[in-house]
Amino acid sequence: MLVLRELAYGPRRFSELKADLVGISANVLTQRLAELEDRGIVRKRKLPPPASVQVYEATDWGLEVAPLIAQLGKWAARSPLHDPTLPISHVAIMMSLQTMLDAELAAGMSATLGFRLGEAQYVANLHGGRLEVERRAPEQCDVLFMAAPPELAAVVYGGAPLDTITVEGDREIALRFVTLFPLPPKAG
Amino acid sequence: MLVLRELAYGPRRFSELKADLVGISANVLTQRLAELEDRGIVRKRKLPPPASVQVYEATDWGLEVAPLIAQLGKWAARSPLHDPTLPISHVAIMMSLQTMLDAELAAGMSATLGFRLGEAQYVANLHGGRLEVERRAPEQCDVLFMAAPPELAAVVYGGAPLDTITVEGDREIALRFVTLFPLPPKAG
DNA sequence: CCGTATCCAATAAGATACTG
DNA sequence: CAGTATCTTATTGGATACGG
Repeated sequence: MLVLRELAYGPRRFSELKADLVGISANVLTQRLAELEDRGIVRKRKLPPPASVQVYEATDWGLEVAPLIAQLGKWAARSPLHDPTLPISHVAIMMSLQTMLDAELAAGMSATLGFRLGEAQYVANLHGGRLEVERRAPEQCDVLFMAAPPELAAVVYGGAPLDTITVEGDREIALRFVTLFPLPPKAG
Repeated sequence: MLVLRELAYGPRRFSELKADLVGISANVLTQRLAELEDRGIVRKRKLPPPASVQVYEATDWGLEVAPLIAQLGKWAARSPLHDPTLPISHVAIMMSLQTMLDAELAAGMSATLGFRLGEAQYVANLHGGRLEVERRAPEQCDVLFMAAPPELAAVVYGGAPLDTITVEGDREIALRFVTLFPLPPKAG
């Protein structure tokens, strides 16, 4: 599930997956990818020249389970044992923004948000109470957030001040955006 | 997840869980239940006298993940490697009926269906394109299905003739009911 | 019936070194 | 970079016997 989650927003290289899945060893990642490929969930693909690098991507069917994985994450985050300070990948934080967004609070708001999370870059489009996410370089965004994934999580979910991360663009929109993700009540 | 699924329609005894989770040994089941209890997903409860037996039940929070487990099952059933002849528990088949029901086909139909699947008994209420399921003795049902879970699966999903299982009550309704679960396209 | 305790075999996984 | 190969340890889980 974790490997597949990392592929939710598009193809990744072996080394990226290994880096983002903290603690996984090369042989285990190889085995996981082979399993997923055998089962038709993941596909190996060679990017066209001049890139010509090998990447792994989710198949159409594999991609269909991504929203369920995201919802499982939302459910699990309410565990009394959940530790929000643990490392989180950039895919995981972007996915969490999609599931944790409060549609009511966001209903009236439209904006385009850019994210630079280490090497990874994302653009999120907020519209009609929903958040669409793509992995691509931020262009013409209202706001650009720059942070490590755990720092962004601290701001959005932990109530840390916006100034703990780097924000460019419309500060009003940024300030409002980070209030759209109320913590659901803890279970127990 | 499998233990939790077995608790989706209400509390179960240790021996029932052990019997329904084919192949699980007592020590592993004990460990799983302890884990789930530690995490606040499952609760141990003593039924009031005169029953006075110990049962395990999902907590409110634990129960919230059941629909996701059901959806994961629906997704996984489209695997090219999926073998529908494998053993299936009565909880699993009832859950699958809820997720696999085609809302369009069922839109105009209302009925109350009873199920005797070995020792287990369920009542399903079909209304407005949805299926509500309760674990209780069938009373005043339009139809009563009696079969082992895999046989019922063969009829509903495998196109096996209705006569391969025992059916009491309104045959018209029974015949129509079993057509409401079209197989989704296989992936790959 | 509801587990616990013990033992053992199989598997999974981290570390490391190495290859095209 | 993208893996494979090998080795070693840790964990898992089945089987079985036993206790409240």
